Formats: sequence, structure tokens, C-alpha cells
Amino acid sequence: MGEAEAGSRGTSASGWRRVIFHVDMDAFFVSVEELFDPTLKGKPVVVGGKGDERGVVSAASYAARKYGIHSAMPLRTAYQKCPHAIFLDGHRDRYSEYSRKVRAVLESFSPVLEMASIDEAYLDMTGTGRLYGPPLRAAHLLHERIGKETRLNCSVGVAGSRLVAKISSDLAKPNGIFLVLPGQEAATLASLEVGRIPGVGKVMQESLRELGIRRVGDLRLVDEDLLRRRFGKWGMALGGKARGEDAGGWFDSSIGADEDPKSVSHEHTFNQDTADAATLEAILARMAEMVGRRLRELGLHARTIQLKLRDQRFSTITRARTLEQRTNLDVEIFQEARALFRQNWKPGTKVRLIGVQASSLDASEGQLALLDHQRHQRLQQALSAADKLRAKYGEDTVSLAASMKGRFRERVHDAMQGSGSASTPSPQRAADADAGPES
DNA sequence: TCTGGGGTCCTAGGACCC
DNA sequence: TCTGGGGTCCTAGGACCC
Repeated sequence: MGEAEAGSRGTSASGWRRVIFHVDMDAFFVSVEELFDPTLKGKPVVVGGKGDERGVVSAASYAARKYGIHSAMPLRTAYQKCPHAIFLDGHRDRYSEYSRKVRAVLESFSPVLEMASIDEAYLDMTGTGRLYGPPLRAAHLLHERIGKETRLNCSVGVAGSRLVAKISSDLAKPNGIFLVLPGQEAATLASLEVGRIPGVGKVMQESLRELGIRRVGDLRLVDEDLLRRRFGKWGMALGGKARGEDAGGWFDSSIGADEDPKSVSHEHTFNQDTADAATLEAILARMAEMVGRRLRELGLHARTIQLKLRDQRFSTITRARTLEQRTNLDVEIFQEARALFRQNWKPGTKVRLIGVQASSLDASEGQLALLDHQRHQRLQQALSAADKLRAKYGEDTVSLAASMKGRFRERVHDAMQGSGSASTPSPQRAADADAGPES
């Protein structure tokens, strides 16, 4: 007998206008690592890199958190807090694989699904009462199924809005379920710090503190107009958020299908800052290739190419140019990025990070002259072949960066601190010959 | 605390056009 | 010669999220 029919415990009768689940995997990267190496269980484990590298913690096991280690913390700091922790680089491909497994389970519960990131998702469970019973029971079933099918722990937040579901899954951790009944939103949120609201980060939290606002409940004390003047569009939505409403900001209420990305980028931070032009341009070539490859995988073309440079003092600039014609060709992306680099890098200046971003993406490349079009198609085919080779034999098989002179090749490896194993098979040109940094 | 890499969204100013 | 008001595109920077 379905809920709606049952009346007394039906969806509307019990006050649920919408039923939203937010599912968040617990210590996802670390948990996946534990599946492949059970001896890690219970130990302080940090995923993100070695303890003496530049970088930050991507994920920390609960044992590691006891030492004060948390994600986004510099690896070196984590090392100081717990030198005997196990530091792992991690395996992105495994996380993607398990993310797909999680997704498959969730899809079997509700087709209205949105993966918000690799390890979390929103489900619209409205109207599933006949299948799974009331929301809390459905949440238990889902929690159990994920555990059974993936051997991973997760936490589930259940509420009438995305916002409250998201905050609830946080309150449910670890490995729990937290449900907020309709009408209880404001009361539940009131005692939490404003920083628990997704989108309220360090800066906004500090500004709010200056206004005497520390907790979500305090937001009721302040005039919405003041919030709007002070924080713009986002401030205006804050009042509603305190009441648990979705409206406003990027935290939209609809749970939609995953859309095409708006930008594609790759960047690299050197383990040691460098002012060597050849190294910088070789890395830039590699970043450009990776961007191009991703665009081709997605079937997209970019109109804007952006260079990113960060210096020793951590100050960062971006410089962009919009092209006449969209592209997804390594050579063109690289040439554009290199031109921006040469215009904006002062020789001698040490660089900490260099990156390339492509945006203004579209499936079509726009109108090309016929001859250009044919040339582009041939290049595309060559690059697709190169992409397959790389997928099969490794990143260095075919590459602008690798096709530079031998000394550059080593430098690329050194600079990217490629674990010493510079196994570069016969480099083979895939694209235009004039793409090298010395052309 | 010496600060990754992949993204999204917002703001603000200037150019340019009607 | 003291000079409008929008709309759109582009660029740069920054907050924020996982």
C-alpha cells in the first residue's frame, strides 16, 4: 500500500513537499585505498602526496584526523603533526571507478540524480514512498545497499531542500543518517555556525562575524537589505538559507542532469620554483596537450585560452585571449598560451605554477573556410590516434613536450618530478612540426 | 599552516554599439 | 565645451567547493 493512498503517513499528509537525499561518501579516497590494501585500516592515512612535497591533503583517515590533520592542509604541516602517518599519492582512476559504482546504486533508487562531485550526490526521492516506504526507511535501505555493493561507508542527509539535505549529511557523519522533518529546518540550523552553509567560506564568515553574526540563527537578527548591500546577490539569499530554503546563489533547487563543463584546465606547481624558459615552455606544452586531449574527449572546442602564472611570492596572474575560431588542437592551444607567456613573463622571474585553461566551450568549432576545415579534420584524426596511443602506452608516447629535444624531455620529467622513471619510448610527432618551444 | 588541481560563480571595469 | 542609458562581450581577480 502506497504512502499517498495510506493517507495518514502519505507524503503530503506528513508535510513532505519534496524529499531530497544528499549522499556523501566518508573519507572517500582513503576508504578506496583501504579496499586495495586492507592493512591501512585504522591507521593514520593521508592521500595527496608525500609528507615533504608541495601540496595539500586531499583526504585524511579518521585516525589521521585525530592528530589534527584535515583536507586542504599543506602536506608538510600534516607531516609535522603526524610523521608516522602513511602518505599516499592516490589513484584517481580507482576513485572514478568507485564513483561510478556508487552512482549505479543511486540510480537504481531514483533516476532524478545529480553527482555533485566524485564522492557526493543529490537524489530527488519525492514520490518514491510506494517503493521504499517513508523517507527514513528509504535512507536506511540506500545506506545499506551502498555498503553492500561498494564496501564503502557513506552518510545520508534527508530533508525537503538541497541545502538542508547537504548540511544534514555533514551532521550524519560518519556512516550515519540525519533527517530533518519539514518545518524543523530553521530550528535545526539555528545553532550551527554560519560557515556550515555551503558557500559561506572563511572570508564571508569573518565579515559576518564583524556584524555580530556567528550562528545561522543570528542571521534572523540582521536586515536583509543590509546583507544585500554588503554581500550582493549572495547576501540577499542568506536570509532564506537560514530558513533552509534553496533559492538564490548557485545553490539552485533543481536536481538536473550533469551538464557540459564550462571550462577545462591543467596546471602544475613545481616542487622547486624555476626561471628556466625552456622548462617553463615545455611544461606549458604539456599542459596545452592535456587540455586539448580533454576537449577532444568531451567533443568540445574552446574560444578562449588563458595562461596562469604564480610566482615565488604566491601572487598569481591570469591572461586570456579570445580566438577568432574555436579549437581543440594541442598546437593552437599551445601557441596561444606560449604567446601569452612570452608577453607576460619577465625572464629571470621564478615561477611556482604554470597553467592553461580553455573556456567559451562549444560542441561546434564555428565556421571554418573549407580548406581550413579539411586541414583541421586531418589534424583531429592524427590527434585522436595519438590520444589512443597515450591511453595505451603512457603519457609520453606521443607529445609536443616529449618531442622537444632530449634535454627538454628530461627537464619535463625533472620539473614535473616524474618519480625518476623517465621511460620515454620513441617519441613520435603527431602534430605540426613548428610547435616546439624553439621554433 | 608556506599554501594542489580541477572546477563554478560573481563582480567590476572598459570597449563598443544603439 | 562636463556630457544618458542599456546591453553585450571581454578580461582579471577572487571566493568558494571537493
